[in-house]
Amino acid sequence: MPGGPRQRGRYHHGDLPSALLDAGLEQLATAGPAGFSVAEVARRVGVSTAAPYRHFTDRDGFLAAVAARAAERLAAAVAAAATDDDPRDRLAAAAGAYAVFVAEHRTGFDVVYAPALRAARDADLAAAGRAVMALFLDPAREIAGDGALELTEQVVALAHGYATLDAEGFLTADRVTDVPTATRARRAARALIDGAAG
Amino acid sequence: MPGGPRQRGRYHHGDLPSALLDAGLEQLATAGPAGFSVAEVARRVGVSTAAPYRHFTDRDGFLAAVAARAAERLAAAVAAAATDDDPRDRLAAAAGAYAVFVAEHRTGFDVVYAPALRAARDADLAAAGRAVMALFLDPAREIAGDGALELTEQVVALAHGYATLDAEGFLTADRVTDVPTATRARRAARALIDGAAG
DNA sequence: GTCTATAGAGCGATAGAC
DNA sequence: GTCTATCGCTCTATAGAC
Repeated sequence: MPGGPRQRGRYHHGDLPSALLDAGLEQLATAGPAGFSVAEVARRVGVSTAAPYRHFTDRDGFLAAVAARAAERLAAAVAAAATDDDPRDRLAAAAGAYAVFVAEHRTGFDVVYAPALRAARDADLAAAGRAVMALFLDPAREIAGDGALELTEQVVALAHGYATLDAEGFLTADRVTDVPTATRARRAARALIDGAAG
Repeated sequence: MPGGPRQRGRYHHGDLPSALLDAGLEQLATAGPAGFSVAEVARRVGVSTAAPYRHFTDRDGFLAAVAARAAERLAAAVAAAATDDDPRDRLAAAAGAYAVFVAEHRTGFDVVYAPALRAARDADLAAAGRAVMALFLDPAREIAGDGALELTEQVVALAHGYATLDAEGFLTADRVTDVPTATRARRAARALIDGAAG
């Protein structure tokens, strides 16, 4: 390897789009969607601030592509956790996994369905969004039938609330218990499901 | 009234700090805490971008003062809604009122307890935060006793999730029902409370 | 107490060299 | 396909006139 990588000087890259997406995930996780900066991502990768615009149309197009990748991972994380046979356990586990992933990666339904990103018309993002939604809707249908939409909304809101409050440091600030967020969110979801479905 | 107000030219003001706070509430509601801009608030009021710095130390100090005023109104809104004798109804009503207010004014526990604003050490903000919290904690104690903290966390997370998803347009996007957010959040909270407390 | 003016920074996006 | 360089914009915050 002659010459270290990530140097500030001249060089070019193997697969810049992929490297940009990877760095974009980190940037999204640390700065959130509002603070997401194309220039900062370019800096992380070690290319000029102009380079990303060769591969993505504009900031929102880039952010949509990053969000799509994040949403795919979110779907995978939720699917990996929601494996119980009992639909109530499965739905509750989905909520717990959602809360933790979204707190950590700052990409949930708020980002996936953000109006600004809808304009980007990213097919991957839309597909990933539907995939995540299905992981909540499917067990909700088994539990509540016609009331599945309402139950899904309730459980998603609960999980999203845990995610955002945790990301903001609210839940961990004056913590009394050391029960992890995933468990607390899952328990809360289970209580909600039991209370809603009787 | 000689000479219209809000002109771009020279003039001075009756009570600029109060006018800045009022405009700051609007700015916070529309742009959210991340997009909150001192310059934009000054423009709304019709003064120079330097004027606010005569009355507030810096951006975060100003934002903390605005958030304090918002939090006081949040406490009032929740208190006005949570009047039931039955503590379960009262807690659920608090959740519904919280969801609506926070969706509309973009000031909830995430802003009140934001690390960046803690540095401003605004006593009003801290007091308002405790006042809101008490409105959840008090009925939770009646319902759950030792489990009040856990129940409060669950209900607050649920209400906050409704608020953020509604603010992001997620709940209203492909709405099937026309039941208002306040009612849906309250119902969800009631189900959660019943499920948690048996 | 409010103004004008400005410094200094960051970002989005484009033009043109290589 | 990546670079350098740059424009135009917005923002925070300060200095000094009035």
